Parts: sequence; C-alpha cells; structure tokens
Amino acid sequence: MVTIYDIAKHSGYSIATVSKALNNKNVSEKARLKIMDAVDELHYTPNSSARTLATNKSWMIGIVFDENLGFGLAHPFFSQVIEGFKKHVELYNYDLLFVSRHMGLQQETYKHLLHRGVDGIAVIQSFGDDELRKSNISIPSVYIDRPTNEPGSVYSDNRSGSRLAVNHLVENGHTKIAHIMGDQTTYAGIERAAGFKDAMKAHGLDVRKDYLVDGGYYSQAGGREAMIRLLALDDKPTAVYAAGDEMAIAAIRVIKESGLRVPEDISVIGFDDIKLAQHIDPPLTTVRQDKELIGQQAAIMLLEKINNKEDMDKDVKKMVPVSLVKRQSVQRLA
Amino acid sequence: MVTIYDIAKHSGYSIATVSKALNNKNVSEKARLKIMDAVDELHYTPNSSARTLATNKSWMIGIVFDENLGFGLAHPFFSQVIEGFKKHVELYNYDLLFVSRHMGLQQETYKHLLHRGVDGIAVIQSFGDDELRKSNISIPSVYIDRPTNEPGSVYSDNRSGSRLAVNHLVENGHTKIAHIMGDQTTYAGIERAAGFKDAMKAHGLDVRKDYLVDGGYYSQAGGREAMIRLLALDDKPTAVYAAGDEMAIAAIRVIKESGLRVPEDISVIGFDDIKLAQHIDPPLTTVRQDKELIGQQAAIMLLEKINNKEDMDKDVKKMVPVSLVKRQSVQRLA
DNA sequence: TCTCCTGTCGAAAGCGCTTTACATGTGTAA
DNA sequence: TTACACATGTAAAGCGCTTTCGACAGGAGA
Repeated sequence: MVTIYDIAKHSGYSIATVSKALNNKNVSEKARLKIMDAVDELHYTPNSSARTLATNKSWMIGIVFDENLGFGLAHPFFSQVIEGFKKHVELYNYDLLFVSRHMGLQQETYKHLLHRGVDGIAVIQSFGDDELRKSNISIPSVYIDRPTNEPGSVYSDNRSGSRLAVNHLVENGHTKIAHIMGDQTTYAGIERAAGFKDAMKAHGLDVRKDYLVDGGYYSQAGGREAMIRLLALDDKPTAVYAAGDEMAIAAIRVIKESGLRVPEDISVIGFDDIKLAQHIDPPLTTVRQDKELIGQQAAIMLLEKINNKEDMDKDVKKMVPVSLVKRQSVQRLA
Repeated sequence: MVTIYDIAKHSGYSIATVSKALNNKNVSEKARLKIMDAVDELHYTPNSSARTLATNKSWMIGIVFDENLGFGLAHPFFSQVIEGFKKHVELYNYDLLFVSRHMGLQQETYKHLLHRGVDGIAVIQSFGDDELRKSNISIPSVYIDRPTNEPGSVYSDNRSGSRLAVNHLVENGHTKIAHIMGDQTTYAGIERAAGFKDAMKAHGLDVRKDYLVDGGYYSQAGGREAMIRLLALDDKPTAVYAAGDEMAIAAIRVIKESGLRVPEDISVIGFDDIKLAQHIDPPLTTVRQDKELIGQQAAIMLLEKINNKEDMDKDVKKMVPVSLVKRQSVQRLA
C-alpha cells in the first residue's frame, strides 16, 4: 500500500506538507504540484480509516430500515425513499452504510452504527415503538415515515391524503364509504384513519363501525381479508378507501372474484402510488406519496444536523405533501 | 468517547490484555470477566476505524451498480439481487457500503472503494464495456448479471431461458414467433437473442429478420416501439417473446391498443418475472430469474475469494438456473 | 533444590493520517 | 544594518486499536 510517507519521500517534502497539499491547506503552488505529481505517479489513494481515526469524521451515513416486512432493500416504498436520500447526500460526498440486522434489536444496531462511526443515521421504519436509544454519546439522526420522540422526522401528510381521497369519493356521489385501515400501531395507519373520520364528518357523513376494518400491515393478504369482511355486510359500501395500494389491489381482486365490478359496483382508492398501481385493471386511483422528495427532505434535514451540531436536538418535523392521482378505479355513483 | 484505555484503567489490566479479551484471544477467565464488566459499565464500543487501520480488514463490502438506468437503488431487479446478497453476507458480519457515483467513471468509483478499504466488491451492472480496472493493488470482486474478463461472475442461464420460452410457444402450436431483443451490447440481450435463434433452429423454424426487433434497454418505451414495428408487418407473428418483462408489458399494451387481444390473437412471453408480471392483464407468462439466489451465489463467491486470497484470480463463473412461469399471456394457437 | 515449561500479561511499536506548535527563510521597513 | 512580519515547511504527538516479543509467575519434573 502506498502511503503518505511514500509521497513524502518521492516528492521531497514532509508528510505534514503532503497532508496539507492533499487537503488544500496552505502550501506553495510549487509544493502542491510536486506532491500531486508524486500522487499520480505512485497511484496513491488515501486511507479513509486513518483519516477517520484522525479527524473523527467518517463521511458515512448509516441506514436503518425495517426488516420485518420481508422485503428488505427491495421494499417498494423504502427503496425509493432511500434512493431519493442517496441522491442528495452523495452531492456532499457521503457514502451510505447498510449494517447487518442484529437480531432486530434496535439497541444493537445503534451500537453497531456507533462502532462504525457514522456521521449520521437515517431510520426508515413505519412501526415498532422502540427507538434508537441514544447512549451517552449520540449521533445526528432523522426518522422517516414516522414522527418520534427523538428530534427530527419527515413523513407524508397522511391526514390530507385521507381528506383528498374522501373528497374525491364524495364529489363522485358516494356516501357509503368504507375504510380499510392500516395497522393501528403504525403512525401512518393511525393518521390515515383519523383523517378519514375527520373528512367524513366534515361532509356530514357518519363513519359506521362496520365500515372500518383493519387491514393489518399493508399487505395484500391483509387487504384481502378486510375486503372479504366488507363484502359480507348486508349493506355494502359503494366505495372503499384503503390505507395502502397493496391492500387496495387485493380489495379489487376480491371484489372481482365476488362477481362485482370495479368501479361500476364499488369504487376503490388507495394510498402510496406504488409502481404497480397504474398497471392493474382498472388502473388504481390513489393518494400519491412523493417518495423521492421524502428521501431528499430527510437528507437535507440530516445534513443540517450534522453540520450544526449545536442545535442537533432542535426538533424539526417536516411534512411532505401528497396528491391525488386519478385513474379509473373510482366512478361516479349512478 | 470511551476507549480501550479507559477499560484498561477501570479494570486494572493493560490495553493489550483488554484487546485480547475483546477478541477472544488467550486471557484468563478472571481477566475476561473483569474486563467485560468494565466494558458494560462504561458502555464501551470499539472503534472500527482504528481496528481497520490496525488489521487492514474493514468488514465492509462495496456495492457498485448501474446508475444509468434511472432507478438507482429502486431498480426492480437490482434491489432484489442486492437483498439476496445482503442476506448472505450479513451472516458473516459484513456491512454494505454504497458509495457515491463519481461521474459515472468506473475508475473513480474503484479508487473510492480502495480509499474506503472495503474487503470486497460486488458489481451489478448489465452493460457498459468498461470494467472496474484494477490498480496495482486489487480487491476481491464479483460481477453480477454479466461475465467479464475479470474473474468471478454470476448470472442467469439466459440461453436456457430463451429455450424454455420458445419451447413453450412451439408446444402451443406457434411457429411465427417474434423476439423483442434486449440491447445487443448487453450480455443478457445477446445471450437471450442467441438462445432464441438456437431454439428456433432446433425446432426447424427459421428466424425471420423482420421478427427480430431491438427493444433497447429493457424499458417499456423500448418495448412499445418494438411492438409497434411488429404490428406494422403484413405477416404478423402469432407470438412474441420479449427479453424483459417491462418490454413484454408494453408490448401487451400496444397489442390491446391496436384492437387485438392477448393471448387470443397474439401470445406474449417475457423474461425476469418482476413483481408486476402477475398483476397485469392478462397475467404474464415469463421466464423467471431467481434474483435472491443470484445475490446469494454472488455473496458466496465473493466471501470465498475474500477468505482465500491465493486463488482470488481463479476465474469462477456461476450460472443460475431460470424457470418458466406459466400464466395467461400465452394460448394455444387456434 | 534447580531447571524447564506453560500460561498470562504488558511494553512498545506500528497501522496511515491530521494538526499543533515551532523553526526556518525571505522580504520589508526603519 | 537590525528588527520584524509573514509565508512556508517540519517534528512530533495523537487518533484507538492490534500484535509481537519478552517478562514473569507458578507448577512439574529431575
């Protein structure tokens, strides 16, 4: 391995000067040139561990995400958020570190990140009530998709999303609107359900208990079950708003299987706008989360914290707007 | 920051002994216990930079993937492969490092990885003819989805996949079979096209020039264009085999838009089995790539190289099998 | 009793870098 | 000429850890 010593010897300067030249500190132009020549000639690459050790700055950001959903990195929502995050932080030369799952223990993961000396942490996790507990020393961090007691989070405006969905349905003449809820321990699930109720009330509609069904963790299986329960009702809803696209897609399938049509008999609206949404039949009307933007905002917030450690504990929360994407799964009530 | 010195002082042993205790070297049980107590008490976390500097082992694996496709981390194929890769390497305590793109220059990326001191590199990239050029010092690496001049790669059995597709079509009575090719600078594209031709010949069918259209980089846009060209033919094919699901999906859409039906008028078969495939109408029959397995095999190969540096340059290639997933986009020719 | 071995432990060097504090040389002003 | 300021370069310490090598104690064998 070629080190700074080799460059020093080869260029005739001391290692201190070499280091300064490499870091754009004050050295004469002549020295810089000679040193850079040596660098090129010897194919020198600085050693980041040594640098990190000396400066206490790793230029790495740790990513922690929920592994319990079974998708891992391939999660349709997470991966896009992370991509948005990555695009922004790499502008500032940070690399991303994905650490091994440590038996699901947040505490262990945090320790590991501490061990790695990351400059910041982005946690992207929809549920779970335990948080990255800080030890005596703490790392700047940001939470995505869920506000926490810890300072700093960015998430979608879930309530507005529900309002958008309900409004759209009501505008199309629907009053018998059901809601397939996301798990009620998740922030998004709670907010979307609350937003749904509020919006219904705002329209003078009452929210019937039997029209409120739990779809669990946003999976197709959960959506399926929920929809089956709704179809079993004597007085079926004419529209259902699902708190997630996967659940909405499953719901559509169940409706079709039962011999009814979407949207002619029942209108369906989802949440997320995953890639699949536009490809199913009928294309799904849904509330779109701006995944890239969420990632980007989280990145901005985290870099801010990293650079201004003083107010690292300032609790900023950033809500990113959602929008309604009208496709063909909603129809005016006859 | 609490260091090994603090533990030494607190436990009454030297830092050498502390280090040994932490690394399960020979120390008396008594010493180990005392030291571990101190570790717990002081919330000690070892510093990985220091350790890496001393041992020249980082326990990080660098991931390099193609950013030019526009998906980044959210790429439907890549993300699943990487997830499979991650699942395996984390069993051995490796973390994954995603480095910033450096102006698309492989050479820069490689230098950066060298700078980071990763123990190994996984390159997942379907095309591009430049490779991670090694400098004088080289890092164990593995190439995914494309064999290279560099030793070590794992990829799907693309030719067999084409054979599977063609056989299935022929078994269903088709003879007028078109192929929407993947870009012919990509390994997969070349292999699938070659496999297609071989299979056709094996059945005594000739491959017509006008039935061989280029779909570009596996995108829907490319598939769309290719299918339009096929439909413009006087003598239309009764079946089309696309070298990628996205292209197949676009093709189906074009066919429907033209007033024809899938599979009644034209059968379609894809390659990949992305998640979308089962959700479109009609559900797509396709050649399935085992993304998780590819990732896992790559991980196994890389760890092998890392652990047996001697034969790092042994050129192993691993081909992972593909399978045909029959759904409803193929029909027996009337 | 003395010698030799074995098992534990510690001093110190070293991994590759940054940074402080100081030395040196040059030019300028008095 | 002397005095001083400034620009440039360097020696050395230190970041937190591993590892070699030697010291030492205690037990076994003669």
